[in-house]
Amino acid sequence: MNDVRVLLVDDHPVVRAGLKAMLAGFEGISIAAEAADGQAALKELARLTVLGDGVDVVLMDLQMGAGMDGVAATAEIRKLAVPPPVLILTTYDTDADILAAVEAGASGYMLKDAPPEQIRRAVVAAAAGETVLAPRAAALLMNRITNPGTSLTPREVQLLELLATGLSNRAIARQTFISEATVKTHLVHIYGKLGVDNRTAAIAAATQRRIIRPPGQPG
Amino acid sequence: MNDVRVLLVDDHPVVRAGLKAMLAGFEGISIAAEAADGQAALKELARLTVLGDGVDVVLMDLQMGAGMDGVAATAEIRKLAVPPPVLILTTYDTDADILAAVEAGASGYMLKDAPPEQIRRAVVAAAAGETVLAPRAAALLMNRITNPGTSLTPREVQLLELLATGLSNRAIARQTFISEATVKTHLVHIYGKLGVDNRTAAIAAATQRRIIRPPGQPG
DNA sequence: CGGGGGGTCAATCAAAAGGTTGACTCCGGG
DNA sequence: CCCGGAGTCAACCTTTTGATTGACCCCCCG
Repeated sequence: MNDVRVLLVDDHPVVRAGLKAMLAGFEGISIAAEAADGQAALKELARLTVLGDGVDVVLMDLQMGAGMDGVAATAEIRKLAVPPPVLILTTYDTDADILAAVEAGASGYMLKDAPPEQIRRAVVAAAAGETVLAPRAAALLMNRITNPGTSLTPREVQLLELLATGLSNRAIARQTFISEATVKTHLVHIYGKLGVDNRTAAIAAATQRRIIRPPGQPG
Repeated sequence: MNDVRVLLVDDHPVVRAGLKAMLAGFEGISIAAEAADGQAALKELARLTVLGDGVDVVLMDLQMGAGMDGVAATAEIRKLAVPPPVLILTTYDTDADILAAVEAGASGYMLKDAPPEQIRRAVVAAAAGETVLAPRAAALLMNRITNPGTSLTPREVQLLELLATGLSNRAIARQTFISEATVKTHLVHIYGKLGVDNRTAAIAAATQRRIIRPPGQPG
């Protein structure tokens, strides 16, 4: 049986080195290539495809300072003729991140602070076409199926994130290319689901429930 | 000349492995020990001191999920009889992070996305007692000196905290036993000092600068 | 003792946010 | 094929928030 060939995508050299060292130490896994951002990842995939060296799984960070971020890169990869599975390996497990990743077509969501053996299993499973989710990610997705009425839709989470950055309704409207009226509608829905009646309380509630990251935390 | 002996402190196994692999690859640097959080770091320092094996520099992450965080750990290390230099190696270069680190007594501030050679130089320099700062960190500190910023009064911080919990002006007034008018006055002052013009932006700004804790986060 | 900063309050106006109702589209599942 | 949820938008009205101005008190510091 051949090794699982991994493409590492992370903007931090330190993290790439860590994953490389860690994964290369396992039987049955080898590093096909590395990339520091989304564009580079797509280039690497193209290059390896031409060479005939397939990639069995892409290990992708969500937060990347410059260039195309993890969500965009995942979406792009999914558009390829034969897209490899994308396993998200990131630092945060907020609803916002998880939903964005799943929407973009990721086939797994793991946290960087997971023990090495767990990461190894996730990589192998993802390469085999399985879906692997961190406990919190799994719980979130389950919950959305069992009670769809009470949980926020991706759109609502998106607006909530913008809300938390301190934008006015008008600013949110401009940024999302919808009308201010629609923003208000969404906010009313959000308030109802969170059980609050103003924007600051919504931010507090959403932060507490880890639906969004605390305001001002980088993404 | 002996190797520079490094204590790694980071809660992510992946990052520790990366730093270990990277630094161990350089001449003149060796890894004395690792720790996953502040408490563990202090224990390692104590243990190594007893053994007579000094630590020349502590390489510390600021963001650590559980246990004592990087700032607190740095402050604790500075209280030791012969504190080793603490070089902060972290992901973000926000004002709040940099200032907190410097105030805690860090002797350097580097970013994880720095190229390996730069990290190597920083480690060696810090071990030699020098101060090493990432460009943005240096710029920020310079700016602080030339431009002594208007800081919030304790009262203003208190109101900001209540604001962040989602209370309305009236509710804040009731809770602090002052009139709604006074609450408004304070908020106007706060907005001016933070450079914002509404409450959600104030929460975002204050959270980012670590003036207040993220909503719903215990002290 | 005089000035200034911090804290308190009021009145007023303008702007933003909140709540309600109703309506239209699109899409997926029974 | 119809229903319902998600998303979009508008009109309308109420409440809250933001901005400005001016005032009073207290206390510390020069």
